[in-house]
Amino acid sequence: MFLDRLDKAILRTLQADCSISNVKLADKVGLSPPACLKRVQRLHRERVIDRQVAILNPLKLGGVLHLVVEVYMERDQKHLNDDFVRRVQQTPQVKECYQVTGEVDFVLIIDVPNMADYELLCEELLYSHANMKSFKTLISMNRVKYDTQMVVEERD
Amino acid sequence: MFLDRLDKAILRTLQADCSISNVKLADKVGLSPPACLKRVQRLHRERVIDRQVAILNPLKLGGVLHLVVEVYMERDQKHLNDDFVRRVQQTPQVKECYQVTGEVDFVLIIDVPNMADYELLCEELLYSHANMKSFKTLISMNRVKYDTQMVVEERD
DNA sequence: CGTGAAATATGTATCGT
DNA sequence: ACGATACATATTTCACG
Repeated sequence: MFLDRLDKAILRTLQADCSISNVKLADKVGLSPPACLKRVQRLHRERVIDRQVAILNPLKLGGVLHLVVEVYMERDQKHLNDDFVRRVQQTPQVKECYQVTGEVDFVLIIDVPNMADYELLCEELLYSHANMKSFKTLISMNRVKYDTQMVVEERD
Repeated sequence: MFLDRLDKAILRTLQADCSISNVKLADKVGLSPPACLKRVQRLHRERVIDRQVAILNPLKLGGVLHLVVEVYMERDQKHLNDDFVRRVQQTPQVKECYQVTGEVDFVLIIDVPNMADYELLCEELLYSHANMKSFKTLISMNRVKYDTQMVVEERD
């Protein structure tokens, strides 16, 4: 699927703020509202725009603890790791999961209200998994940056 | 700021999908559209809702490499680390930054199109920083989960 | 918080380039 | 194939009870 200069301008704008009306967006990128709307609908249909979401401020909701967890697996067997991935995807406290190359197999980003909840989660998700060898937890009480935007380059 | 059952229902809904119209949102949480709108506006004003954004699909934009980087600092001097944080915040490829306790000082989540770009970024951001001792890079070509939602508990 | 009405925005149809 | 204009429908938003 080809994205021209206008599609990219739309994507950059909506990544920064999707609460903008189609009329304002159209004006910003230099199109009529219907022409702009057709492009936005196509970007949704083609799943270039995956979803539109509200980002909440953790500090206004009682605050959270962020955990960065490096997970080491016993054996690199696909079906065992696929099972782990499925469990990760079903666990709402796990916000992100990266399958990585090298010594470590997975990196998880986990949000919980406190350490007691994290310890419970470790039991359910990690210790109970047959193929999990070990894991290392890094604790953060301060998320200094959280940016959901991708770089959409200027040129076609 | 107090959030009641209705505010929380609104937050849960908008976190999952903020492209929904205010009319549908109002219907879903059981309010009239104006009453619902006033709450949403207040949640924005009070910065409980930080922003509304479009999440793009990296696979539809040429694909990206995700890097998890553990950064070790030389000395724990506030002004030196604050300077590092400022540079991190100004670098668009750095998507997330966690200040962590223990051996490691910061964990970065970085998105780049390829390793050559990552190496350039390391020069600019890491090697060139006076207080940076060392760093360890974990490479991921597969982000298995990416969830921006926070858990907003049911009870008041 | 709800109702009703005015102001905006979205979405469709059609035409022109 | 794509954008603009005009028009119909829907939504947002304000005033009032």
